[in-house]
Amino acid sequence: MSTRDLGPAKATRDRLVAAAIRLLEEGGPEAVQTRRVGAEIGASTMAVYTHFGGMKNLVVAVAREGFSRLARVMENVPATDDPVADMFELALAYRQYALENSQLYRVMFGLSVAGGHRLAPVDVDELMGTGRYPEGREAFALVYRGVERIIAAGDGAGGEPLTESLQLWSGAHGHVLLEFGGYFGPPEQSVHTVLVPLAEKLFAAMGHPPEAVRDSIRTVLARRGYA
Amino acid sequence: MSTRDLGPAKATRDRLVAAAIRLLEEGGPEAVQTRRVGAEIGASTMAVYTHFGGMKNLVVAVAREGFSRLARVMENVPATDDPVADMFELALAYRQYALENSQLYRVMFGLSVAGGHRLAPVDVDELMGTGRYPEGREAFALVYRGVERIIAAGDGAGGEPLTESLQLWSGAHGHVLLEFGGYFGPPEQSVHTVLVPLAEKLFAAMGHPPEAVRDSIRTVLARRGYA
DNA sequence: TACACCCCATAACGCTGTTATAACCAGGTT
DNA sequence: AACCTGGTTATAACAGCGTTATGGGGTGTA
Repeated sequence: MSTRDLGPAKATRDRLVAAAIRLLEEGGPEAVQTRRVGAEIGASTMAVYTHFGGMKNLVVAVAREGFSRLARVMENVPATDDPVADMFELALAYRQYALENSQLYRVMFGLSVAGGHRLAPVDVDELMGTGRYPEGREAFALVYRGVERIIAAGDGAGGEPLTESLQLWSGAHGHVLLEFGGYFGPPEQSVHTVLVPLAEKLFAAMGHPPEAVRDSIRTVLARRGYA
Repeated sequence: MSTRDLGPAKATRDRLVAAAIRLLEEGGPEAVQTRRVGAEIGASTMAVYTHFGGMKNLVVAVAREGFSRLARVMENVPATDDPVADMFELALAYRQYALENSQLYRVMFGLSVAGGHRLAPVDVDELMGTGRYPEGREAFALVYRGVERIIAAGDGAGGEPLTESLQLWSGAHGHVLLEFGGYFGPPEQSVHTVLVPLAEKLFAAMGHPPEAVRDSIRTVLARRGYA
């Protein structure tokens, strides 16, 4: 194949991924179908097979794009001289991304079957572990670096960045999943009842006085318009 | 209908639910099919429709049974004079149930499509909110009561039981989902890196000295054989 | 002009949930 | 005993799904 083929072929793949994500968010995972994804770019089912070899790899590509977009959103959170406030901004951005792209978020974490397929642990390893797709690691690295900054600015009793990051991730992940699953009842409320107090505990354990942490979080909440 | 009909009819429904759960755990959500569930009890697809009106309600019944079993597992955790240790036992039991019934757990929380259907928010409200199915509320009540006991035994600065319970639930939920999704890498490890430190922070915030909390948790870990 | 190769539309296969139809079978009525 | 009645069920069909075999249509190369 000539080098020019990489261009148009990649463009078609990107259009397929974009179409799949569009269908996913608008019609749920059951709307992601070979016929509809193909029709969305003016083609037939074969487009999915020639470019991805089947729905399975398209779903993986969708997850990669989802993590890539998440990383881009998190990168846009600026670093100030208050790393605690920065990290809570990051948590709010994470939650907002998850809520505004809840179907995509589910696919990213292997919790949704789209087109008859879901992200398998082996695909997760490609994204988060030792694999060749960097998107998931990039997103997590932003959390990790934020935690590093908090610990570095703390009193020295802040613990290990990796385990603290994983705890934060677990809490946020559980929170958003229960929230948009309807397990908390009406939404928005749960930011104050769950995310804020959880973040306070975690940030304080990274070596900062509880009152200072509370102030930093309160500032962010006010800035972002959370009553 | 005569009153005797409630017996055999209910028995058939229970057998269908049991068959669906068996297929679910053994073959994943895609193995829960009208033809297979019917064949499992020696009947045809119509059994699902006469007794549940379709796959949708069977999935709801599966989720109810899942929460009912979870509540039974959690009830078997005895109450001692150390409510902090009791609650960590509860957390370990919750995690163990989730891992040993990971497919069922996903269905319970609306994260898995079985037989073309998944638990919708309206079904969640029936289980966890204002609805007529008590199974989900029963399971959560066991967490809530455990938190109440911890706060009552604490120094009085323990916070509000409901919000503390929701934080605990979020952390545990996120932890088990990331764990059996493969996002933590090798399992077992994450009990020490995530669940234990998260529980320490949460229990301490319920009004207990960090050292006492750590001791209680260490005792439980030793008792349960976590290296 | 001729060849080679990728891309894709068409049509089919096997599978799914669902449903219309008709048979069956127990209990109550005549 | 004969007959109806309502719930349960097997059978067969339908529309839809992911997938695949086939063959036609472009484009670049010789």
